[in-house]
Amino acid sequence: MNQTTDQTAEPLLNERLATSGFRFTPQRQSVYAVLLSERDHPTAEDVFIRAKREMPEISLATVYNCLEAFVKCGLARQVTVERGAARFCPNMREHSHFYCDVCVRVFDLPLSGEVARDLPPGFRAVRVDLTIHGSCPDCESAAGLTPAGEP
Amino acid sequence: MNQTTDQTAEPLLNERLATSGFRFTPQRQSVYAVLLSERDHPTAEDVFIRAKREMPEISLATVYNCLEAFVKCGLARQVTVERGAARFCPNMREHSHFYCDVCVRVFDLPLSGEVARDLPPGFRAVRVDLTIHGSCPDCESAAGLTPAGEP
DNA sequence: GTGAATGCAAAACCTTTGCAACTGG
DNA sequence: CCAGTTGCAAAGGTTTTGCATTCAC
Repeated sequence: MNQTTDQTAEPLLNERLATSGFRFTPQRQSVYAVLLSERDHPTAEDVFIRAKREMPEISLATVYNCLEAFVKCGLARQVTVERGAARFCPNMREHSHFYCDVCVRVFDLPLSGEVARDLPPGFRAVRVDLTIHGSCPDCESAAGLTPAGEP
Repeated sequence: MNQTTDQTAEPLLNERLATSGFRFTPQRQSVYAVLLSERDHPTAEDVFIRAKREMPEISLATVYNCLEAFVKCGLARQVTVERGAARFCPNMREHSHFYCDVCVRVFDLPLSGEVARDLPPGFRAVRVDLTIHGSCPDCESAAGLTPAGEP
């Protein structure tokens, strides 16, 4: 549901890697394509499984390597919404995350960075990590429809 | 620097555990005392090392058990400011965290929960996890004093 | 007395690392 | 060519689990 981002981001891969001293490899192209195709904040293992569909010989270590390279050159973010496996997201705009405790999905929220404005004196903010936990619209309405049991 | 919290929280341990179906044990008292004494957001292993000073026979598994019990009965929070070990904090007031990338310390910030007000329709917020990364006053002033090398 | 908690060790889980072979620029 | 990358396997750090013993209530 955000095709413009796909189209602007995809061509960047090659040059963005190059300007950061990384090489462009088929594995990195595959992993990045996976990140862009399903923007559901996959874990490294999720990416691994999906990338293997197109490139069966790819290894998990390479997926970690690729994801690390993307984070370092500004093509992806590592997101920590829960303990356990890290998740990755190719949305580089300033945003926050909503974690649905019910369906365990992660949503991007367009929240502004005004949060860091009222810091105590002396602190300098570089990055804001904001995750809101709760229930998403799907799970909220599902909960409302089924008060006790099925009809 | 916050003695009132210590004094109000300590007596709660016994009854708070009981009302949640947990038992009061010497280990839980030790672990909780450790949490209250140094409020520097220790990891489970930090707590383990400190608790062993007073109770040498305590085990790491028990420390994890105690911390889990505290989180479940509302005596402590598990804080994830970085990947790696979880940190624990006995401050149950609504607050956020500041993670200093330089000295790797964690500070409590009195930030309000207004962040969750402008959620898209349908989302219901239950908890807000906010961590601001940057440099703390100590590290900011230290950086300013030493432009290149020592005099 | 009984279920919960402890301590120990082993396992599980996620991630990083070592290294030989390979390859992109 | 050659530093960066790959794939594999092994190791690393954190957390959980199994189980016999002990303990709080």
